[in-house]
Parts: sequence; C-alpha cells; structure tokens
Amino acid sequence: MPRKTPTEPRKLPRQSRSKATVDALLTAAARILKRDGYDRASVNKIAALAGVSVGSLYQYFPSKEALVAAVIKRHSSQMVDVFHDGFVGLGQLPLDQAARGVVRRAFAAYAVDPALRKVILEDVPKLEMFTRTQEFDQTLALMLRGYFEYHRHRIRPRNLDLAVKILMTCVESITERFVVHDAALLDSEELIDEVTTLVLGYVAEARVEE
Amino acid sequence: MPRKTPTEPRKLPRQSRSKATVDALLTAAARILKRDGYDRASVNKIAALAGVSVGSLYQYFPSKEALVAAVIKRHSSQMVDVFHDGFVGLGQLPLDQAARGVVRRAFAAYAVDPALRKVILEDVPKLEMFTRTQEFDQTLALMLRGYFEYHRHRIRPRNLDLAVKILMTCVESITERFVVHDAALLDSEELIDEVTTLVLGYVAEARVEE
Amino acid sequence: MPRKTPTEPRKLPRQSRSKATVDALLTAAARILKRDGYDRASVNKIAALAGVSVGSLYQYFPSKEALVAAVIKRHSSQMVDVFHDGFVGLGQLPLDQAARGVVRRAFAAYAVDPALRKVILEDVPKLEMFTRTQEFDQTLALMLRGYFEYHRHRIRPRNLDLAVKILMTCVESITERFVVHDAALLDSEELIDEVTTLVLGYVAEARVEE
Amino acid sequence: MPRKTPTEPRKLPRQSRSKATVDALLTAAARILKRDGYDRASVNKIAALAGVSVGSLYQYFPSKEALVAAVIKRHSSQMVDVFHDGFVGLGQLPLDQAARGVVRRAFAAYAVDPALRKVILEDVPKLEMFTRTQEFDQTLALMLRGYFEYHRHRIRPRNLDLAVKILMTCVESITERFVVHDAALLDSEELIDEVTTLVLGYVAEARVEE
DNA sequence: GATGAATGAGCGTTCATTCAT
DNA sequence: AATGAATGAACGCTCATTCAT
Repeated sequence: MPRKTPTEPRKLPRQSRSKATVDALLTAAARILKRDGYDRASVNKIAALAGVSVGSLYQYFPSKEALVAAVIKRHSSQMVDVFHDGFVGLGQLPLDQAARGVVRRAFAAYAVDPALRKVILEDVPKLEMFTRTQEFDQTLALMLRGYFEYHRHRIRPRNLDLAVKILMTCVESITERFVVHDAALLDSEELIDEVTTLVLGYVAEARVEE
Repeated sequence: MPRKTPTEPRKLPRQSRSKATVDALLTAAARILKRDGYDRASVNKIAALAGVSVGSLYQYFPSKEALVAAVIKRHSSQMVDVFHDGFVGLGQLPLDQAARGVVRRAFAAYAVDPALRKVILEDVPKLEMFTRTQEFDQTLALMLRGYFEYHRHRIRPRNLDLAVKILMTCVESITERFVVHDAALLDSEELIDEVTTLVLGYVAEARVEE
Repeated sequence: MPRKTPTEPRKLPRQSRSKATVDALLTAAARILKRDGYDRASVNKIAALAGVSVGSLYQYFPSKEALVAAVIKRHSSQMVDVFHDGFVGLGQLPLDQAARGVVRRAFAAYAVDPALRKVILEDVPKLEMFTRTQEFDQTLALMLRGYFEYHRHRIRPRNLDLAVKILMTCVESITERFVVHDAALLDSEELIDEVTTLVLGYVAEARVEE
Repeated sequence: MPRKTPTEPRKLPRQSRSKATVDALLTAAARILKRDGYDRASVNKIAALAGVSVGSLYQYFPSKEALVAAVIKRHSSQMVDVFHDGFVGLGQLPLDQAARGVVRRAFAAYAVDPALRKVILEDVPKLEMFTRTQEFDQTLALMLRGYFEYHRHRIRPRNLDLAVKILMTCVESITERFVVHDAALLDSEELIDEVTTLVLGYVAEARVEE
C-alpha cells in the first residue's frame, strides 16, 4: 500500500528568514509534541506557537507527518553529535575503559531530549521513514560491530551481530527506563557502573569455572 | 482527582450470544490497537471488525477506555499464566539453571502478544490501572527480588532493587526487540543462551582479575 | 409532511396485569420526564424504572411519543377532575365569590403536578396531538364563556371570547410563574386575593370616572 | 461550580467575510432553534442552513452553548432597544396613559421574535447567563417598581414586588399567547385597550363599593 | 509570500426501535 | 407475552489541509 502523504520537506530554505521560520516551526513542534503527544499536537497549535500561520507551515512542510519527520531528524542528529564527541580514541582503550566510555556516551546521547525521544518512540505512528531515529542506532551499531571485530579474539561472543543487538537493546532500554522513572539516577556513577558491569560480564571471555 | 469516564465493564454477559460478542470485541480491539495504536483505534473500526454495531460495543463497555482496560486485563492474565507455568521449584535450582529457567519463561510470557504489549505500554494513556497493566511486572519483580535476597551472599549486586530493575528492563526489551524484528530467533536456544549469559555475567560474583 | 411515528396506544389493556404494567410505565415515564426532560428521558430508563423490558413497553406503546402522549392525557384528566370538584354551583354565586372560586380551583388544578406540567409545556416537542393538555383548557374556556354569557349584562367586556382568553392566559401564566419561582406563595391567600382582584378589576363594569 | 463548556465567543471577526459568516450563523441558529427546539437544533443543521461548514461554526463559537448564548444576547438587545424607544417621559404621564404606553411598548418588545423568546425561556438549558437572558425582564421590573414606588399613594397594591411580578407575567404571557395563536390581534387597539384595562383595574385604588 | 477562513471526514457516544429467543 | 441483545443514524466537536485574498 503506497503512502499518499508526502514526507519530504517541500523546499530547502535558502534565505535566512525562511531558515528562521523553519527553525521556529521545528522548535515549536518539538515543544507541542512533548506536551500533547502526536495526535493532540495540532498543526494549528504548532504554527501559533511558532508565530506563523498554518499556511506558512504548509509552505515548508507538505504535511504534519513531514514536519514531525524533520523534528525527528534534527533530534537524531543531535544525539549522534553528542555521542561522537570524544568517541574517537575510545577504540584504543582496553575493554573495560572502552565499555565505560561507550555507556557514558550512550547515556549522554539518550539524554539529549528524553521527553522528545519518548514521544517519538512511543507516540508517533510508524511512518515508513527510513530516516527516523534509527539513523543514530545504525551508526552506533556499525561502530560497535567494528570494535568487536577488531577485538574479536579477546571477547566471548561469536555471533557479533547478535551481541551488538543485545547490548544496544539493553543500554537503550535501561536509559529510557531510568529517564522515565528514576531520572535522578541517570547521572549517578552507580548506574554507569552497573551497566558497564553488565556489558563487560556479557562481552568478557567466559571465566574458567572453578 | 475523581474520574468521569467509567472504566468498569458495563454488565456481565449472561447469554452465550453475549459472551461471544464480548470475546469478538476484545479480540477485534486487540487487533486494531496493534495495527493503529490507541488514538487511531476508533470504536467504530473495532465494532466493525468484531462484526457488531457500535451500539453493542457500548452495551458491554461504557467507554473506549473501558474496552481497552478489558483488553489489557485479559492480556495481563495470559502473561501471568504462561510465566507461572512450571515456575515453582525454579527457586531450588542453582543460579545458572534458575536464570535460564526465568529467561525462558520470561521469553514465553512476553511473547504472548508482544505487539499488544508494546501498544499497551507505549500508546495507551495511563488510566488509573497502573496496578492492572503492571500487575505482571510487579509480580515478577517481587519474585526476583525474593530470590536474590535469599542468595544474597552468592551474588555480586548489593543494590538488589536496582539489579532487579536493570535485569527486567533488559530481558523485556530484548524480548520485544526480537519479537518485532527477528521473531524467528525468539525460539532459538542461541538467544536464550546469550541472555542467560548476560544475566549470569551481571549477577555473578566478580571474578578475580588476573 | 405526514407523520410516520404512530401515536395511538397499541392496544387497550384488558387484563389486570396489563393494566398494572401500563400504570407502572406511565408513572415511571412521568418521573423520568420530570427528572431528565423529554430528550434525556430514554425509553430504556423508563422501562427499567417501571420494572419491565423495553420490549414490553413497545408492546403497549408504539413509540416514545405515544407513551408521552398517554402521560399527558392522564395528567390532563387529573387536572380536569380537580378543577371540576365543587365547581358546580359556583355559577350561582355573585361575581366576586365566583371569581375567587375559579381562581382557587385553577390554582389547585395547575398544582396537581406542576413539574410534570412544566415539562409537558416547555420540553415536549409539539406533536400534532389534538388531545394534549388543551383538553383541560378547552373545557375551562367553555365554562367561563358560558358564565360570562349568562352574566353578560353585569360585566364590562363585550368581546367575551377575547376576555376569556385574556383571563385564562393570565391565571395560567401566574400559576406557572409562581409554581416555578415562588412555590411557597401558591398556597397563600395573598396571591389568591391579588389574582381575584385582577380578574374582578378586569371583568367589572367600568367605574364612573370622576 | 466551575463550568467546562466555554460560552464566550471564540474570536471577533475582523474581515467582512467573517462578519457575514457570524451573522449567517446567528440567523440560522435562531431559525433552527425556533423550528426544532434546543436539543433538536443540531450544529450541523445550523451550519448547513447558514451555508457554512461545522468547522466554520466552531471557528467563531467554541460550543453549541456559546452559539445559542450569542443568539440570546442579540435578541435580548433588540427587545431592550425596542422597549426603550420613546420610553422616557412615560413616567410623567398620568397613570392610565402611562399604563397604555408601557403595554404598547411591552407588546412591541415581546413581539420582536416571540417564537425565539419562547424557545429561549422554555427550552434552553439554563446556562450561567441568567443575567443575560433576563436582562430585559429585570430592566423592566426595576422601571415598573420605581414608577409604582413613586405613585405609591395613588395605587392599590401594597406589596409592590408581587404586583410587578403579577403584571409582568400577565403582559408577557398575553403577548406570547396572541403572537402564537392570534397574531393578527397583536396590532389591534382592542387588545391594547383590554390589557390596559386589566392593568389599570388591578393597579387602581379599590373603588368604593356602592 | 503569507494569511487565516473555510472545509468535511471522522471521532466517541447515545438511544429509539426491532426481533430472535 | 416478555425479554434484552443488537442496530445504526445522529449528536457535538476536532483538526489536517486548501485556497481566495
């Protein structure tokens, strides 16, 4: 079933005024999405908060879906940026330090705008947007996979793809779980310690059972 | 804060015809919820799929919310049933066998209808049924906590509540992840092996670093 | 535009059980009408209060309209009965005593079930029921008209029809006004005095202007 | 008891197109209200008769209640305007001329749109607009009361409040009665004569009985 | 370009009425 | 006769989208 609703931005804003309008729209959309959820986030409210008319909104985005897609894209990029910051060089560290660095970075990335991320994950109907949040996840997956490949002889898992999936699922879900329910813990070293332990325990060579 | 919207089923179906209608409605509601999410799951669509009129729906459920609450209740009971089956006695086994037993059971429970579970957790506005929805999770959490308490001297984690949260989050999210994306793997011993390893690696006494 | 909805009672209840059912329905209908108004008085509520099923209701009344028509008819009869009680002989009294007697009786009649009367007058869509409340009004109009005719030489108004309409309108509207807003006053002699004065002042021979 | 349903107009129409839409809506609403009563006057019917969509209706009025409130307000203003026209100076006239002037004006005011007035009074659920609806009645009541107070020594009634209520009820009900059933008579001097006589007979000093 | 008035399908819900049991 | 499950048109209201200005 092909989709009717267009999802690509209608035009690239060249002029700075357009740029400002688009920015205002994205920011307003993110705010309203977080406050009201996807379904109750009406384009009229968004346009009003952005200080433009609905008509203008539709000049830049062909549909509500496209607008939300752009919001998601922007958020996704921000997460990638945060994650990448200081990531290079992690590969040179020994396993335990590298693991801790990745966990810490993942926490930071997921914490960019957890409320928005929550809405995106839970509330936004699954468009067949290739772009979605998964951009970030795919990037991260490739990096991990590469790291494991490189250290293949020093880790336990043989099925690297499966290991990457399992680890990423765990780290992501833990982050979200604690963002939602015990946000205070997110900054704590205790949680980072525990998750690092979890990761290392899974990745490490099986110990020789006594 | 008193609720206006009634959430209790309107009447108990006496005749078998009514019973069939209620069943059809619950099944249809679950299907539509999974396909469309809560907001897009209109009562008219549900009634149509169930092969009855909206009027009939409202004869048994005073509101959309009440219908969804009944769906949740049914699903929750099923999960608990599946999980409990053969659960007793697991406590007597050594750690690694117990872990594997719990993981296997959790997989089975979460696999009852993971898509429905996803919608319930992510998409359904929180009614006053926290207790209902998370009935299963709370039960499981208590069991794990008890088990850890009993074996407290033989496991690594000191903060048992945190450990329980982390482990449950991981197992649940992995189940959902694989149900959605690689359903075939869910039955495989490989995945159960890996997750058991993950759990044991996290719970086990820290090894003496060489 | 001819009416589809049938308005005549479906059958005359012969047996006493039927009679009891019909009575229960009429009483329940009156109660619900007063409590909820015409539109919100659903046949299901009425049947439930009467202790019978909707199906039975429709055995005796072909439509909601017909049921309400029967309620109106019963109420109308009761008003006529109350008004007639002791009415004969009023015609023999002098004008002022007769007037007072009529006013008092009118008050009593309108007070039979003022809440029901209010709903009937204000809330029930005008069916083309010849029968409605007007039965009572017509009876009263004829009586008054006869009385005036008989005393034609001792009263001021020449247009007797007009006079009857004016007086009846006044007495009825005052009754209703006070029933609704100052019910306490309805029993008072003060109000009866005032209305009698109003009537007499209107009917009496013009005084010789000084 | 805070009200949920908003009753204030949603926005003031700026453009002439909007003004026309609002006018059309008010006029259509008045027509449908009179034809169908409050409950049966659906917003869809009103919008259709006004030649606009429901959506437009809700752009100007946040609820059915608010639309009806606006209709009432407009009607009330019109009645007050008609009544006030030439009212000043009536107070200087002798009782009988003043009475006739008031009766004539009241007839004119109540005749602005009696069918609408009937629906408003009888059919519209009491919003928190007691003040609005009865604005006209209260104004008139105060005027009469003041006039009676001033001429207190030359009139019969001692309970001025009661007298005002009785007279207003009579004049209003007679107007409505004749508007509905014998509209032709409303313009006639005969009816005005009769009602003036009624009023004077009631207000005048009791004649010395011979 | 930008505006915002207008659209109308669709929502959750009610209730007079029918008819298989 | 009596039941009550089932029906579905209609309600008040929302909101993504269009287009005349």
